Amino acid sequence: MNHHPTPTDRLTRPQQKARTRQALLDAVLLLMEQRSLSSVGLREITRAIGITPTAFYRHFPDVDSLGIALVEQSLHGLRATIRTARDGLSSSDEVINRSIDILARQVHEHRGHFLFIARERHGGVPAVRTAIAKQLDLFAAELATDLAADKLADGPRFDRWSVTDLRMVTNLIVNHMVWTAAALLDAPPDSPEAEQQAINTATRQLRLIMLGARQWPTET
Amino acid sequence: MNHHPTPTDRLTRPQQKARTRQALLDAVLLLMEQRSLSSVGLREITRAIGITPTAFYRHFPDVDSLGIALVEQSLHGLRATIRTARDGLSSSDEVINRSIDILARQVHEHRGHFLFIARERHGGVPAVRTAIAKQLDLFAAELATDLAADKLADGPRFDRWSVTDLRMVTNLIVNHMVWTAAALLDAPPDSPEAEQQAINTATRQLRLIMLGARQWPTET
DNA sequence: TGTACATCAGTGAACGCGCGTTCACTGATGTAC
DNA sequence: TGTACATCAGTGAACGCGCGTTCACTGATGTAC
Repeated sequence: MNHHPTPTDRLTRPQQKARTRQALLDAVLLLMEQRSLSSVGLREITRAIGITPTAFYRHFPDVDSLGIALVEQSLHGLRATIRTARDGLSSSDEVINRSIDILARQVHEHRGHFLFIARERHGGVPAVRTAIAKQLDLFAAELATDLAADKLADGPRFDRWSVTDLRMVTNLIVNHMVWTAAALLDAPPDSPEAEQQAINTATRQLRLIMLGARQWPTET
Repeated sequence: MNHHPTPTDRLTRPQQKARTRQALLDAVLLLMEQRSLSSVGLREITRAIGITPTAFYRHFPDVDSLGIALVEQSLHGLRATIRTARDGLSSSDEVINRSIDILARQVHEHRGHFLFIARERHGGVPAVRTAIAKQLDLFAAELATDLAADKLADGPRFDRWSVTDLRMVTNLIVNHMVWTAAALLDAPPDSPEAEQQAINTATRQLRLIMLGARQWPTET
């Protein structure tokens, strides 16, 4: 952007490019607060961050590609956060309560990311949908590994489960997670009661699922 | 449309209007096969059924309103079908298997409707989202009534459950249903194996939920 | 039954607008010597 | 360190296009008498 060098913009060219790219990604999340990706225009995005429409093509061939990059950024980051947050819990109830609690916290902290995932999971263009499905599948796979490894005091003995049964239940849990995030996003931001009720329902649902898992007939 | 009367178009004016209106609704479902409602244009819709763009306004003030009418039509019809299909089953396993089976059948028969619901449930404009949420809530309420009334041979004793617990579990079941429908829609139409696997997973998940419900501590 | 008038679903021209994409360009940053 | 050249993120004008909406209209259907 046309400055002469000053102390504040001592950025190398790759740094500057990465910064603009990130600004594009952030701008789209903001613009999607009320609408879906396909209704956000290229010109609208560049206008939001103050570059010309043509500059967009230096970063992405089209808006859909930007969407795919956004999936990666949203869910990859999220997976790391949630994974580390699962550590050090020892009872089944503890895990359930903490999981929902962490989810609610994450939804507040990364509202834009969750809105994006909920919107585009089934609503978006095929390429974006596929990218999200893939990341959610990785989530479920990671969760399966963790469940099989952990030995909680009073929970289901997942270490004895078959792989397919494990995937069946982690798929259910991940779907429930996404749905819960969507419910939290739907709750009016100014009403903590509505949110608390969503959390309460989700917690009991997850507990019911775990109760079912404990009864699930294991093979071998 | 500018004919002189012939045996085939002896329709009264209200009949003709209703027919065009329905053609609009059907056309949108077709156009949404690959895209979301907000990316379908008014001109595109009217072009699809061979009327001028201006004629659209005789039926709806804008495309969003058409979307709301579509929610009503999709889910209201569906509720009736599914409700009657639940009758006359006496064991818990039977209900589970039949429910998923009916769902798969409905997804095939009304693919467009399900695509629409899955797309717009979280992806659409607020008015459409709210309309869908309302209908799904009615689904859950109806299911709660049915569960409390039925006394299945080997299932949970839902007649002893509190209202809030019933709603908690029917909400979970309805969400699972919607998710399952979306999974069925995602399966490639030419591969029965993929679909069969989705059905298989969904059935086991629902069975696990019922297993959890049987263990759920009832109050009173 | 026949006539005169009202209704209103659908027409077609016209509008201003913002869109995505092309192209040749600029000028600061980066590199080779 | 200084100079000459290459790179390439961002510019700005221009394009053709399809969009949603307005308006006055047409002519078959419906109604009143």
